[in-house]
Amino acid sequence: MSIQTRKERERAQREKLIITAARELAEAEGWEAVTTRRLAEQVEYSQPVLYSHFKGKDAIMTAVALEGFADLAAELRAARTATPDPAHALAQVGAAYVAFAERRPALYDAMFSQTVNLPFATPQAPAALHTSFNELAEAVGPHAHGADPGLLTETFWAALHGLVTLMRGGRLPREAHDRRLAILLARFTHEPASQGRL
Amino acid sequence: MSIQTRKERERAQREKLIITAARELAEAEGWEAVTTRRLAEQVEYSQPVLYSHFKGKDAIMTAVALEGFADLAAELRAARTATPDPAHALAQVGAAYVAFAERRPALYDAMFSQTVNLPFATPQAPAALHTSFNELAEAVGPHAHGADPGLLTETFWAALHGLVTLMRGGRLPREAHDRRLAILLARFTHEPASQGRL
DNA sequence: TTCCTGTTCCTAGCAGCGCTAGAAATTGGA
DNA sequence: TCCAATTTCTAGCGCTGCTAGGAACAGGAA
Repeated sequence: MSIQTRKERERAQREKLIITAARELAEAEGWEAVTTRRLAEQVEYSQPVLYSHFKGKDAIMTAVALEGFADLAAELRAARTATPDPAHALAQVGAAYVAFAERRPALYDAMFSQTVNLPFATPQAPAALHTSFNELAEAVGPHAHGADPGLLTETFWAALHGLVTLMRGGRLPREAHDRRLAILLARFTHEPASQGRL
Repeated sequence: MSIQTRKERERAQREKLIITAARELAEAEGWEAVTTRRLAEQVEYSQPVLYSHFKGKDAIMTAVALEGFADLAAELRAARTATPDPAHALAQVGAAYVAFAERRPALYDAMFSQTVNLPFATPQAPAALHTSFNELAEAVGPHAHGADPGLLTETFWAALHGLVTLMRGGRLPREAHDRRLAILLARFTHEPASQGRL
């Protein structure tokens, strides 16, 4: 009984170790450097041990992504609650989102770019993911002006995601990023002037 | 001399054949199915022939992407010129962009998602890419209201790109796409109501 | 303490990947 | 008809994700 729990505890610990090693390796050298061999060497176990914890490399990336959602949620929350002004809050949250993506691109990819088998936008989605989305929604909500807040949040999120990914792929010049973000914020902060048939 | 030109012509023809085969294979089974072996078999040459035309697999993907830009530009142009109303034109162009991405996801990925070594947003960028961007800019321009039209176009493009990629990755529910697009269009069609300090 | 059984782990290897050296075959002119 | 230059292919390198099968190591019973 006690032995059993000890073994389970050690196993869980080792699983955390694998996830951390994968994330660190990805953040240091990119996901293409995260091979099962290198990862196994890093955690000082053989490759099959990885497969006793995860079904495959994709599952490891998914586990890394899951950790990332919690981090992102925390940073978004900090940005949002730093100011009482709704317009400023949206700007802060938008900037925080981009900053996260720029600071931890490999992690961001695992979360939002890689084809990964995670439920999004359903109750089955991981809690940390809901939290992240809700942080965005809290910031976007005050600017809904009658539009569906959830959909508005999704749209704002998509715009941020597009800015981030196109910039990282070299499709958008980096130096104009702040101005693009300002344009986006202006369009989402103020109510559409008229006849918006949504 | 004539022999030389014939050889060059045949070589160019074969290069086209490779690009077409790569695109078709990618569109049929995804880029992960486009291996140099399968591609070589498809064009009925050995692998090293591919490398006599392209530096590597990435270069082949880049060539496929280049073809795609011309297609996209044509479809955007058709959508934009189908109506004289600026608001409607923007909606048409946005819908056409999304439709292109949804109809040809593999091609779209090569153009905008894959890490590919193409100059964007500079004079050195391929002509077809400029054309595509200009089509977007033509549709966005009328709604600039003093903002920088180029940056506004980039921002609108990023939003469309975000919607498309998040939806394809299962991050956004497909059934609400039309409403999200409508929200985006409303935000970009109408002037921000006030004090937009851009 | 010694054995036994069940678990845990590693060695070794498979099929496939992008890519390339060097031999074979083909071409076109002398 | 032969030769030189070009073109093309065969074969293989080092790597990938992944796994079968045997070795090593537990922990409980005698």
